[in-house]
Amino acid sequence: MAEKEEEEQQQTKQSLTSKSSTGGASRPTISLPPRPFGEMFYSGGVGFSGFSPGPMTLVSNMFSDPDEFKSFSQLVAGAVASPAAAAVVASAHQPPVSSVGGGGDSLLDPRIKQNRPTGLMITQPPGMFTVPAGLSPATLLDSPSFFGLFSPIQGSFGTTHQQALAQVTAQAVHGNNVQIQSESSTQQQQTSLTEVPSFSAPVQDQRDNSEVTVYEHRSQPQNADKPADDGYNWRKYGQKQVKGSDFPRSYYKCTHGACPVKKKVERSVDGQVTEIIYKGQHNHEPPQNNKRGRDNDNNNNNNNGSCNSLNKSKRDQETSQVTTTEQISEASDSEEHTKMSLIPREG
DNA sequence: AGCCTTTGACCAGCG
DNA sequence: TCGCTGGTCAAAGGC
Repeated sequence: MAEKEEEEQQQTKQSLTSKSSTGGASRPTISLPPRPFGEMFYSGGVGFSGFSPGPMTLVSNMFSDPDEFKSFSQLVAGAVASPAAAAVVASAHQPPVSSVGGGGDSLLDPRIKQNRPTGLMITQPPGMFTVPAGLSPATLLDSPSFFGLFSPIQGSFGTTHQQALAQVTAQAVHGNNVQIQSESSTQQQQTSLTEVPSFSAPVQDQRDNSEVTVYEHRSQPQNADKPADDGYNWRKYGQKQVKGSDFPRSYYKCTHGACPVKKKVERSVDGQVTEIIYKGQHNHEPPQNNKRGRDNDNNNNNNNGSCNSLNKSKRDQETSQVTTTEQISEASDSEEHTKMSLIPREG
């Protein structure tokens, strides 16, 4: 049994994430979200309300060669089969994720774990769509369709976000996988995702009520203690070794007064952030400046952060990895978790 | 001095 | 009802 576990662990490590090991061979079932995931994700429909084409259409648009993959399943399979394939996965349906109590097991889709394609990956089990090989993240990000998906963001961040995405993309191309996953607990709708690398400005405007889970994967052991900068200050209040994961999970709370937001961060032995899950919505604006010198400095473990766009961007560049989180608050009354992960490509 | 991290223990939910 | 697991608490120590 020990041996087996070791093997599993190794596999897990290689895939960077290990949550559930089910359905390794089964083909993913694609269920499209009732709404464009972008819209769901950035609720408020800020820019998405005008988004008419369905997810499939979007996907279709993304793939110049539809013949290669005729269905989502095939798309997934294709992406999976091709190590070099970049995959963007978005799930439309997902089991409710209990905010804090145990929903973490299914955060990552086993498919992703097993295959770790080397590209941009956005996941949302169980449904998902992928960008097959041949389509680089850069292409994807560059694609009007892609931005169309996330137009809300663009609307808010404009080129800044685009640039950020480009940056992430570039990084992804260099050897990192970007995986984004979102999940919603109360509403069964799945929000989808976008990787939002370094935001110059927190995207919290219209999304204040959703729970967000952000996944992060870094290929470099940068600040092991600093999971990500999302513009808020966090205080670690616990750490645990969760079952099914080789990595310890840290629990953070937003240090802002009555802010109920919490986040869970999983890190690999290398100190790489493998997963960041946000829960709750900030009821305050992100601190513009770090009030704590420490934060800037070494940062303590939290992302206390300086969400200063400049600082952040700079730091991202310096660290060579990106990631950030963002607050998504849309579906207001519903608890929504969104996870975003940047999975480094094994090198 | 204040805040944060660490870490073991406790509690609650679930099968 | 019991055991397991995840989440939270709280004391101690550090920066």
